[in-house]
Amino acid sequence: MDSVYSDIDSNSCDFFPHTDDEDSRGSLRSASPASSPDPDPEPVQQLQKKRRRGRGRSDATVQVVKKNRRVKANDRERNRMHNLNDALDELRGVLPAFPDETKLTKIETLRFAHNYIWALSETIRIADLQAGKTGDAPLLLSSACIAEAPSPGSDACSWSSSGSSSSSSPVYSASSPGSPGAPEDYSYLHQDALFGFRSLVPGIY
DNA sequence: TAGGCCATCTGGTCCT
DNA sequence: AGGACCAGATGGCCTA
Repeated sequence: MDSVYSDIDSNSCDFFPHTDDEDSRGSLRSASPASSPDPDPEPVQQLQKKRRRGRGRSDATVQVVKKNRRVKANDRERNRMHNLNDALDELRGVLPAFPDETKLTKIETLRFAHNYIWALSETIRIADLQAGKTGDAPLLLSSACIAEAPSPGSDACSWSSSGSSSSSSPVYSASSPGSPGAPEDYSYLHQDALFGFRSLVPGIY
């Protein structure tokens, strides 16, 4: 029952010095439009005392049910966000690391991953183009590059700037796996993703 | 101290 | 009905 709140406390979120959820919401979000307009929230115990002599299913009972539902929903939401963060951490682990080991923020991770995928796609595309000219079979090589995408520190598939420099135009819709909101804003970032991680961060926004 | 990032709560909406 | 998803609000922490 109190595990949720103890969890909250352990996460340094001192939301609830007391446990009534409507009450806490009111105290926390006095200016929030989402907060109920209830002028003087009462502790649940007082409500229960006051309304216990009513009919079988009192308002207090309804409130307790609501509260339990809210607590469960909060718990699910917390777990959901934790899962999301775990996935984000996995994504960080796959992406090449920055030399200074600064942890990418969420938005940086997503944008860098986007650029990284784009860069890999460009690498494959260019390699395939060159293979078409020379008759080599670099398609296998490029596939291997994808399979062993450069982990932090490994340059099993180091991309050279010479090849990728020819892809100055952001062939976005063609090579981008996703559909970016504003492709024109990203065109130069792809260059950064190819040529320098460090320069990516200032330009990431 | 302001601004950025983050975790959490919350109510609404959609889906099963 | 209950769960998942989403966006807004809020407060804490950290850094320039």
